[in-house]
Amino acid sequence: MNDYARIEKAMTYMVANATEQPSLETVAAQVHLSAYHFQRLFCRYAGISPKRFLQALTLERGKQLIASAESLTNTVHALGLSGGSRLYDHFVQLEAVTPGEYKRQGEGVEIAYGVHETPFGSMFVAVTHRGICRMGFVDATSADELLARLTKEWPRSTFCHSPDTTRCAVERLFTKPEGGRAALSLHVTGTNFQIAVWRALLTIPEGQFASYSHIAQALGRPKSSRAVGNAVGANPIALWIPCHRVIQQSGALGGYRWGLEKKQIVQTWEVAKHSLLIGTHS
DNA sequence: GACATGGGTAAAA
DNA sequence: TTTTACCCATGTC
Repeated sequence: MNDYARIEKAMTYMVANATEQPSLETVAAQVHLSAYHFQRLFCRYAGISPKRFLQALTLERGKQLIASAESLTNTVHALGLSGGSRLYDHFVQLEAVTPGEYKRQGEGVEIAYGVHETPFGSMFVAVTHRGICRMGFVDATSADELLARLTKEWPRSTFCHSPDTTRCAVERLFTKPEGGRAALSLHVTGTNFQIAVWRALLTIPEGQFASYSHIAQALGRPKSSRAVGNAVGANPIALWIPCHRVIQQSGALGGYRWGLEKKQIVQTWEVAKHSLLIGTHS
């Protein structure tokens, strides 16, 4: 078992057993490490301590329900400003593929791809000269299959396996944003509606949640929550477009392409990171 | 557990 | 090219 696999397994275990609040030793034993070594390893890879992760998990349980009331109204307020608001989008720009590019089926576009390990599982990444164009977990569908789908979408593009090019798209998720860093751009194709939804997702602050219907309202189509669900589900760029921050109005988790367990892990990780700043307790 | 609902998609007309 | 039928990561009664 490599280190990334250990982290992922540990996170999964903690999510599954959150109610028992397993001790550090117990979790460490799951991945066959000493408590001491595991603690250090986890911090290094996840950027937070195992304890904080576990705390966020319980905190989040109660909080998700509260989220539907208070936090969500904040969020919808932020979304309401989304016309020009760049308040929360963390220097991430979303660029739509131009009609010309689309018509040429990506002719002349070079796409670099690679697979990288993350604490949440391995990730397939593809980038063009204009930005990240695809990012998705490798799970039941293999990396080869993911690549095959991409090439089918852009039959005229040239593809090259180049992990060195794609690596930073993943690394930047897990390193602190240092001042003066260039904006990150995402280069995607989608219908107008989908692009609008994805842009709205970028305005949800890290560690907070929005519901499908709040997004719909923010778009000025209060009755389109279900359509929003579809668009969210079509998100081509996992994590950077934070589709994992959308939950049902009831507080239930909603769905996730790569499994609800993964959605919860990512949410917990973000909440845990975020609570570094607020330092709340319940 | 039904049903209104709006957007995407593929297949038919 | 337009229509239609079917699928849904929702929300509400």
